[in-house]
Amino acid sequence: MKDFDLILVDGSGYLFRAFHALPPLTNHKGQPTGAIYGVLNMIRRLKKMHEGVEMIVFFDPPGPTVRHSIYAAYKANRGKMPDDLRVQIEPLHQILRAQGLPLCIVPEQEADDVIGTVACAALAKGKRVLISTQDKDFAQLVRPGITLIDTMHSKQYDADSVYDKYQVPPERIIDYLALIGDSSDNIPGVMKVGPKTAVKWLQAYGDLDGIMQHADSIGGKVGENLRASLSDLPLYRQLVTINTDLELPIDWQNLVAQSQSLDDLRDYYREMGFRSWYQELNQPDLDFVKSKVVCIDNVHGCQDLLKKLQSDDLPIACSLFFGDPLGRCFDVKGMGLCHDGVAYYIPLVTCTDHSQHVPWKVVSSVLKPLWQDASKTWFVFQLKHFLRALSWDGNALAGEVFDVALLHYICYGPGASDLSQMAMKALGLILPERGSLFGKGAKTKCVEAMAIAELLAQQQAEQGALMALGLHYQAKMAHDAVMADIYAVDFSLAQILAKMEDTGVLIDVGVLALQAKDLSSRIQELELQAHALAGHPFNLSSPKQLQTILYDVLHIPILEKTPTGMPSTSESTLQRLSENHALPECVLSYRSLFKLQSTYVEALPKMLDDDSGRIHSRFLQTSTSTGRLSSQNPNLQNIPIRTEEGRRIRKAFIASDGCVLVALDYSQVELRIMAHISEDETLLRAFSEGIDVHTQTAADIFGVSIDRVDAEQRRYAKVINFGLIYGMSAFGLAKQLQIGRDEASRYIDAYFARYQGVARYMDACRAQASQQGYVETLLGRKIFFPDIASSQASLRRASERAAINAPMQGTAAELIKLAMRATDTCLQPYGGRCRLILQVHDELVFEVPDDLVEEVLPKLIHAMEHAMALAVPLEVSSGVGHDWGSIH
DNA sequence: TTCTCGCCGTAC
DNA sequence: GACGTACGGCGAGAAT
Repeated sequence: MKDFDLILVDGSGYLFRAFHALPPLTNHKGQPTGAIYGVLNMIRRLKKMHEGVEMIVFFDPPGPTVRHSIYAAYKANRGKMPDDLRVQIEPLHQILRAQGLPLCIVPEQEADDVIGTVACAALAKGKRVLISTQDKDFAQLVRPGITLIDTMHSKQYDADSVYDKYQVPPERIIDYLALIGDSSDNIPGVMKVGPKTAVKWLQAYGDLDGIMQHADSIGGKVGENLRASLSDLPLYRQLVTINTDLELPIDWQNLVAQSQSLDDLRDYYREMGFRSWYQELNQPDLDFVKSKVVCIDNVHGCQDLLKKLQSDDLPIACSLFFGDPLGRCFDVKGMGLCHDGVAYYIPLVTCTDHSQHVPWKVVSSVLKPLWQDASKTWFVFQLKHFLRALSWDGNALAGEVFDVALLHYICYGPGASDLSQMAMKALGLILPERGSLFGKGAKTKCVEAMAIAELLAQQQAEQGALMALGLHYQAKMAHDAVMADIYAVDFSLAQILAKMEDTGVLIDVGVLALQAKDLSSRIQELELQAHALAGHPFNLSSPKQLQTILYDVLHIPILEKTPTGMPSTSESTLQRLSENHALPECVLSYRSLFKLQSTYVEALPKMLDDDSGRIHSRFLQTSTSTGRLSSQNPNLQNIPIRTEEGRRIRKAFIASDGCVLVALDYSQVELRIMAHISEDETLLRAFSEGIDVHTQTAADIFGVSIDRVDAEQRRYAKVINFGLIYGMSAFGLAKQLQIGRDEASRYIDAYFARYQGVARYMDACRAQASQQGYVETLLGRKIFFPDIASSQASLRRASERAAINAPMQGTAAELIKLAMRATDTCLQPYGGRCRLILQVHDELVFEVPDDLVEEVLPKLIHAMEHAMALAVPLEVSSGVGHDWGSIH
């Protein structure tokens, strides 16, 4: 039988006391965590002591309360809350919420009064209430059915123990406190009256009213003090009285425990560095793997495995291990599987010192019936890599495939790079660290032998985790139609990307070699010139050295600083400085050429695949927060185009013999999406009627008719349109356009006055992000903003800007993914003769045989323009050329 | 010697 | 502090 029906926790009170009483604790980032730990620990003990009893945790609201308006000096002596305490409040709230505990924070009301009100209301409903607090004021609430507990000291108070402690009964505590005052609340009480005198008077005269009536008969200095306080005592009494009859905006009976959010709790505990609690969170067993891992090192073993895997329709977890993850060709080093409670590992060519091994080609051909079996369910990790390895022998997966990496990305965004991190995040599984014995110095023979054992142990865990994650996501997706839709897009994209990466893009190294020569001589000239201007040689590629010369030696005024407070030498800064001195302009020229030389002209040939003369970049599908792709080794999504010299590099991207490159790109795709999402009438109309959107904006901002907009006005409008997509402020606009902030403000105001739908949309984004922590794209992909509620304003603002941009950027990413799918379908009939070779966010580049261009181009345009149905038309512009540079 | 971080610059 | 999303090269200083 429980002793209580409801526990009310004075969260704010404990937070303050924990902060001052406990040693300051910090996490790995140096953020203070001690008070959070103290309060959580206390609540934990309380929960344990009274298992199964409903609990509500109360906190003071931010800002002043009604008590401050009654008595201006209330708590005035407390001063500003220390930063180290303030920053612990929000995380504490979040953790308590994640624990499923109901929080109660009432605007403008002290937690004390809310607790008093709820306690009495609950008592009236026949509940036995326990108030957990360290504040002696609460003694006034004690009565049959209301008990206090000081959890820090494990002391419980009923009416008798209150009397024992204070020598007054609970119902006289208010009078007692009014007399002695409360220094922590800045209530003075009667001067020179402490507990002893107060008790004596209360015993003599009954209560405060009695004492006040007999004030004249009390002699001495204290008597005088009492008479001096007579007019204030009613106020003191009011202040020390805990209200029990507030009109609460919420029904306390609705404040009941929710289920814990394990995902969030894990994150919080890890973030805070509460290790033991972290580990205590559920540790599901890896009982997907019951026996020791089976190592298969010959063809017979593979054939047996095939039979086993074919014998039922249980799902199969399967992952491949690659040697050089950055290499051009696929070097499969091992294959792990998990099926029916058994994990397998197949070491492949050059894996370890294993004397026997099976070549990947053999494994993949033995298992071919499995790849082709449409009834199989696969759990894989990084489908795109898997498919590329299979496609070596023309294989593909026919069954239903769940890519755990893609699914994790859809649920949690980027961030996790390996299976271990995903298992941790989604399931709370802690996998053994990968290959700790493969570390540098440890290369003795003994270790080599152990390495295999360790590898197998690793496989046991990894394959089990892959199976566990696969089952987890399979179940999750079955109940989540939005997730299934998004996965369908990303899944088909993986196959398209696998093909695209395999295809690669042909490079004319001669073009680059010629440019390299040109550039190096010009770079050398500029270097000499810069040294002369500076007075001595220095490294032009070192911002630090340049900084010294500009600001310390030449004493050019510092206009801008980097985020770390150092004087900036960025392009925009140097441009402004070029009026003061000739050196900045020289450096700018050097930088632009050196950038081209080092990042592109010299780097691209290094990435060539010797066999094909083509570059096979990686297009990463799970690396961006918004759902865009990214490109690596090399990055083909930032090949220069804006300057003449830069465009020369694009000329090195060529079509193979008998083919041309066909580039198609969406015009103003993000603005169109903004029009669609925001439903802004002006924007919708401009796009629907085919009006140039920047001209339209210029007309609206400058208040002229469309045919009177001049080039400069249109340029301004263009900057504003782009800036808006990124959440730019008046400050940023002013900087960008080199105009005054007032002028920039006027433009922005004029814009929002005309485009009210856009204004509403942006407010909605901010609100959604801060309320639920994420925003959504058109298909429903969630994009999270962990810093949206940060106590640091700069982080919060940055998150707000990102939240404005994310739906547009993310929806644009979905559009082009759908377009890739649509164009892939429409190219199917040509049997691989027309190939997608690049995606650059709003542009697709295909390699098409000369004789097919005329036929295929309109189909591609149509596929792209109808990839997604929006409230505005999509417009695709296209170009054809022998090389990428001569298309645009 | 290698690794990490800050700065800078390219793209959309 | 002030414009979103990426990747990569270089220098400088720390870790090894």
